[in-house]
Amino acid sequence: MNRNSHKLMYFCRMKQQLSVYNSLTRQKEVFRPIHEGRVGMYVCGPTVYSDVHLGNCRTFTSFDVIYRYLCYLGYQVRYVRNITDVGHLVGDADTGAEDKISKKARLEQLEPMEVVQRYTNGFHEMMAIFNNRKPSIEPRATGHILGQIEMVQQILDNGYAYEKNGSVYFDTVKLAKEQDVYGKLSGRVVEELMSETRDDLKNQGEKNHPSDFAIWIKADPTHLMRWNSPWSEGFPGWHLECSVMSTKYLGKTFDIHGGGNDLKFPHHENEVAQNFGACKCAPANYWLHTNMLLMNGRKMSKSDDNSITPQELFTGESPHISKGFSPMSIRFFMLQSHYRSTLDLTDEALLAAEKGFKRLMEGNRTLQQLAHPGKGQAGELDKELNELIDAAHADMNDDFNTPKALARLFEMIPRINGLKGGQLSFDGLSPDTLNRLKQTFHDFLFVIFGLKDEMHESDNGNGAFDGLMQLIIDIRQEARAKKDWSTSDKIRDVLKELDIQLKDGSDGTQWSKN
RNA sequence: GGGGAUAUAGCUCAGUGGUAGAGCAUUCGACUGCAGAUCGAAGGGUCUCCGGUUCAAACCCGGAUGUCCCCUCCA
Repeated sequence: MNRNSHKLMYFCRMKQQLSVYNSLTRQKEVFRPIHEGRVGMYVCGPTVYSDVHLGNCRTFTSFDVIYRYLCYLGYQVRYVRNITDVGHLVGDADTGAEDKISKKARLEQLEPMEVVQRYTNGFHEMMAIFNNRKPSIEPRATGHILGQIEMVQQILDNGYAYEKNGSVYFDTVKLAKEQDVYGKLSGRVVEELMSETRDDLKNQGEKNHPSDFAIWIKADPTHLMRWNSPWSEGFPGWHLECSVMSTKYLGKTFDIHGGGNDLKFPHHENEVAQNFGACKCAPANYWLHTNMLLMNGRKMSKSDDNSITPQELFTGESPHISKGFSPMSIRFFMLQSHYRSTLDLTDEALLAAEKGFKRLMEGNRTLQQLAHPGKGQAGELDKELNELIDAAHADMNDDFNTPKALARLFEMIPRINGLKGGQLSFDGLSPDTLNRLKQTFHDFLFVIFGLKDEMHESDNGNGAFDGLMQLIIDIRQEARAKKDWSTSDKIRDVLKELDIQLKDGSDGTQWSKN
């Protein structure tokens, strides 16, 4: 796409203003990017120490739709989503905190980078399965150690950090005193944070204050991942990478920062602190947080036996579901709720979503095959459809309201089916509106929502299979012509067991794969 | 204990200061050899409870209760 077409699209689609809910101010705000026509967006990516969690898939799918919609509006978007491959600790101070990657490497006797590569690959594969677009830049923490050391030094130089025995800690007390920013994002009461008295936080080790956090950590002799620094041979604190990489690729202050809402505290709060400590400014103008995916009304938890992996969801090999579900059914299921709402995954809800998704895709196929006789005038139907199309766009401009926009599409489907079946006349519909409708369905389903028509996938490069199906249908048709119902029903029943459904209509028999 | 959310149809979710919506599920009719799909129609909710503001609240405010998230690792 060249510059001019970008500009054209920008002007065409910017008639309505986009509003987003900003976690920082707790209200919807009109979205105004720093540079007109361009958006910088940073989303916290996964820590690659294990297989990707289904909850991660929801978060990144939500941001994928946001990314897609911003692009659709004509913005030139730089989407940065990192890979955390160092610094994320697990465990507590008593038993000794350990880097997640290091721990996995130790347990499985692998190189840390082998762990990182394995789960990065798995993450990428899962993102592709869910049809999430790749980010513009996917930086890794270990690739930006020098930048992190520089930022630690900046924060030290500005007086917002202190060194203890080779580790460096961020001084949250000083920041809270001097800048009215600490605690704003997560809604913490700073006074309480500052007078933290919880018993289990007694063991503060080297920190001056419980809310202070490490930005550089001296490695103990057995630690596998370590780099030289002015303070010690060690590794960076978890929160630092995001401050460094977002600043490097998007600037000191950029447009959108996203992540799961469980990252609000401490991760994002500490990120804000670091940026103030280093640059004296806020990293992002708009903070977007996605809500959690639940299962059967509860948090997913392996220890509680209330958990399912994406793979189990696809294959159906889980006691929590009655069958497997396709990736696009699951993506559709996610789109049916708003990204800021919790979403409860249940077998019943997935079954409903699967059917709804199928209906939507069949509706689109029907629509794309409609041919206008050419004599329609703009009448009631025309008006209704145009209003629904406008409303769907307005819904997306209202903080990316995918469930509402989807409901609009569903309202149009009976009209589409009615036109095809002859119950509705083309008389009240102009050819332009029909074309607009086709374009809208295409754009929303595939460009914005990132869905794929999975039925058509099986067609790709598989003409032999299609031919075979046609042969079977022809044979069955001959039986039906002879009223040989037992043969015709047998064919239909056996195919059904193979998940292929036959549908007899006035214009012949159609088949679809579940 | 502290902070943040949420409570709407059987299920999963939208929504709104002024006769309650979507998908799926259910029922009936049309179509069909039957089924499916489709079309038409219907049933189903005192919008958690109690107060307050208002001519008017399910929607705003306060409280209660349930649930979820965070405060330790988390998307």
